[in-house]
Amino acid sequence: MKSRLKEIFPDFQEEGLIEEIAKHGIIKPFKKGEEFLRPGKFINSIPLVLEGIIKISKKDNFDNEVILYYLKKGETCAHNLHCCMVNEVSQINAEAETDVTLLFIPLEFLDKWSTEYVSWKRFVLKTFKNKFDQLLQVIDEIAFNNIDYRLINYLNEKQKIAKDNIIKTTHQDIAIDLNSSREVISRLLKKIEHQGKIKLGRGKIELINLM
DNA sequence: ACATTAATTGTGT
DNA sequence: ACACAATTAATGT
Repeated sequence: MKSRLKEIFPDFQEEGLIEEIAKHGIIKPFKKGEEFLRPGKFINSIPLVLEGIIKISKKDNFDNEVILYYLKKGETCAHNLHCCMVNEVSQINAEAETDVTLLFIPLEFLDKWSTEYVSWKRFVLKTFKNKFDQLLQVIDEIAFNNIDYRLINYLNEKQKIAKDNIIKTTHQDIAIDLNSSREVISRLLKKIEHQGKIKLGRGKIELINLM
């Protein structure tokens, strides 16, 4: 058991930590599709994934499910950790995506280990950081996909200010205003031009049929 | 009118 | 994102 833990969680350094996990952890297998965590349920332990994939999701007020993330071997759930530490009820669903083997750590050990074992504390922080990084990535993607619309809006605003249908500006200046790069703006503008909405010239953009 | 140069825009990787 | 090519406007001779 201990060697298996070391293999799956190479981050755990202290021998004592490994022993405590092996001693107090409760192994539970789940079949594919089983749901083992529901919103509103009190959480008295957190699962370390030994084998398989679990899906963490959140049901919104209507009826659709938003997948937050998947956990694989060697990981644990950031939401779960947080809920345990502040004694709140779960906001999320957890479901076995494949057959899984989980090792449940009773919540009373979390605070204790955090102060006793540096590598456990690092593991917890790393779990939070990973989820945070994922969020940042999503934000980036959303921002990127919105550049089309932001560019159109930008041109409209300029038109209002200019009273004229000819905007005098360079691609570079637009890129700076929209936190983008000049090449991206150039290519987007060209697409819009091909749609007949604008006409491009050096240092100016003539609005034909915007909106 | 022509050449030179700088700024702007286009394109491939 | 970067590097380079191509185009255009501006300026000097």
